Amino acid sequence: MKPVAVVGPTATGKSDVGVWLARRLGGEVVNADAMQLYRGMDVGTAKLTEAERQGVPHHLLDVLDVTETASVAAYQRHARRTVENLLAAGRVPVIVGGSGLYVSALLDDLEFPGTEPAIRARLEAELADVGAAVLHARLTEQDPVAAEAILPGNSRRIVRALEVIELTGRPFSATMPKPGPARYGTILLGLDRAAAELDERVETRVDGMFDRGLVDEVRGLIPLGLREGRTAGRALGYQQVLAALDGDGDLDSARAETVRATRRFVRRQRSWFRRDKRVNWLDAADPDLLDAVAELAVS
RNA sequence: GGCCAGGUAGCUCAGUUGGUACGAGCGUCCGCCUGAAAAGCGGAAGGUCGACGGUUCGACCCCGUCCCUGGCCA
Repeated sequence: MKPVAVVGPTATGKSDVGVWLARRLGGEVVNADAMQLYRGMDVGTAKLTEAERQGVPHHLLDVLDVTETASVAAYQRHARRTVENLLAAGRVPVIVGGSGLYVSALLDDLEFPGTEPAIRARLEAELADVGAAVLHARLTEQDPVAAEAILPGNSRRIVRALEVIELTGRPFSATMPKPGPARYGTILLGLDRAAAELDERVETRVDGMFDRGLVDEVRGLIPLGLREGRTAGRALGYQQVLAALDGDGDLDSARAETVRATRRFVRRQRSWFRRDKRVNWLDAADPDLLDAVAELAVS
């Protein structure tokens, strides 16, 4: 059978649908969520509990320490290997997650040129020194096409482009590949809800996280290096709680800010997945959702 | 009832010593995204400047009255 991917904005109910599908199809879940990769980040990432997983094996969950930097390229290697192993074992991979680039890395023909910490560090130091405009000007000389595609204020991407050029001696292709058929013949299901309804769900979800101990979770992760990690501490909720603990300690504001940031994130996720014509969109509020899911998943 | 402060974008507030609001942050909408992606970046739409009257060539800015909000005093 073909793998099924359940994608879409956060707080639509992807995880539960994933478990249901896995049970129904004799499959296992492969996480495609950048932050659920982290050990110890449970409440704030809405990670399914052991009980909620209902015995369905979940892969690529809890594989990173908070000090480790998440990486799409590494995710791509592990996720592809996991999916291939499952297929070889006759199990249906059910890919679940809202990290668009991760899903794409797994299912599209993305190739990530290497990275070199020394070069990266040097470019970043330079960035801090001379500013993004200067580096962007250099990029214009070395790779006009990439410079055209990368806005002058986007220092992150400018640095990476220069790194790749220096490392490979070739231009940095800054364009996402035109989406062909998904790898492994994967069927993509997109879950979404009416905007107002989803905004409301986001709010109750964030409230729930704070009520269920997000702040304690953050406190517990600080000694493990949450603050030092490059990516983990930027996660929604964690970022805001850290800032509150470091600053005025106003956790109510942190909660409100987390709601706002999560809504913004939902908008970004929509615009990422919306343009993928392979996605079969479903209304997560539809009472017959699971029937619709089942129908599409076995097609 | 009196005194004071204030009523400018959906919200919080800048601003113009009278010459068509360069407003800002947040929110909203839209878009981009190849080793940090729950990250990073860009664009757009929103204002009869509380109401009415007056002064003036011209008022959001000056004068008067009124309405509303907050505080203080009776």
